[in-house]
Amino acid sequence: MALQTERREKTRTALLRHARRLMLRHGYEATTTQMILEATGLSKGALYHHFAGKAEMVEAIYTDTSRQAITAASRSADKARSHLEALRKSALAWLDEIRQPVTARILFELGPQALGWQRAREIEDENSLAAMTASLEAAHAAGEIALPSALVTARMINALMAEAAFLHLEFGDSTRKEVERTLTAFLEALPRPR
Amino acid sequence: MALQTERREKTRTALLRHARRLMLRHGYEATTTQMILEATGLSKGALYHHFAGKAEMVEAIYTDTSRQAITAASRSADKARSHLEALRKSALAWLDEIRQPVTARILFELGPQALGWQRAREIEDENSLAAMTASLEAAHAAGEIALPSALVTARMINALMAEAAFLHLEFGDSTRKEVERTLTAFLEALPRPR
DNA sequence: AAATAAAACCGACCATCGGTTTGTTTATGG
DNA sequence: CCATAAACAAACCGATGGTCGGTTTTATTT
Repeated sequence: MALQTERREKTRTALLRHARRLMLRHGYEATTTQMILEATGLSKGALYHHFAGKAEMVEAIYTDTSRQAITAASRSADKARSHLEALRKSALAWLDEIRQPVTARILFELGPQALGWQRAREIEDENSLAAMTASLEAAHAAGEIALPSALVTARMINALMAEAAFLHLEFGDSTRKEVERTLTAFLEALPRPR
Repeated sequence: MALQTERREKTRTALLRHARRLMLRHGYEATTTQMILEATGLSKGALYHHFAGKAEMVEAIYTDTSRQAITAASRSADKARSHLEALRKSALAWLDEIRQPVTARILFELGPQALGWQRAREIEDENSLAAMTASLEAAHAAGEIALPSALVTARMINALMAEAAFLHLEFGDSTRKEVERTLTAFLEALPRPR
């Protein structure tokens, strides 16, 4: 079989795994390529053969994490009876995902740090924001909400959830209930069609 | 008179001015201390006499910018007739401030990049978030709103406004109206006392 | 199975950066 | 007017991200 591709895959994921681990422990700048190479037992040549540089590794990690979170979230919206309920459910599920410290730190710390917020946004827009926008538009098409701007609304909801994740990072579960109440209130205050 | 302190002040602000300018143009990492030194005509000794390092310069710039924005905002809340109206007015005024690209990029890009989001938050918490919390608590004391958690509510409002600033950075004025409508709706949906 | 191509990987090397150290000028208080 | 400390200068250092020519491993062709 494809012995080459297997080899390729192996080193690539090894690099990513250890990069992720080390960067979560020490931060982006403080994690040197050398540390990653020592951990994997590979050489600089290998790293720069697979990735254009240190930042590109983060791009892979970031994209992966973003995708995982949104996939897990959209699964829990399956058995909703209205689009609006599906929206609320997937929002809260996504919140649960990004409340996990590892996920939060990759999405809100590592990513913007290494890629700049512009690039990080681009990736997010293609993943979680796209899902959110789709949910909103479905609810709108079904006549459940008015939707002057899907972009603005989706972004605002995402921003609230991101902030919720931050609060969770800083204060733990103590803010949980109030955050979810606020978020739900926001969703229920969405303008109705007329 | 204090000839020494005048001299000190001069070099300090010169360093900060050029650091700010260069970092806004090239980003934090891409701006080297050497570039700043060449621009000011000073030496490394001068820089490290005034600041502990490159990051501490950003801390000064960040704090300054945060203070300026909140000061300008709270001024425009003077002639409000209720605390809730003052809250709304100062929120929109602060939004106007942080919509200015320079301000936005310092607060949301440069700061977190150089200081880490934790430190950036600490500074913000002492400035704009403190003001927001005070406004909320005043409105609460006057019986205009319920306030289960000043922290959560203040953070959520701030998050919405920060996102609004991002939207403005990316899409210009096109999102302005809808953003302000959403923000106002959020403030008006705050729970009432009972 | 030999020969050739192509991909994966190695590791010495380099320019450069942030930061330190040591030395020199300038001002101020006694 | 001198002692002392602040302000600034500049040579220097370790470490870092990235490059590059070469070697080994896998795939393809003859």
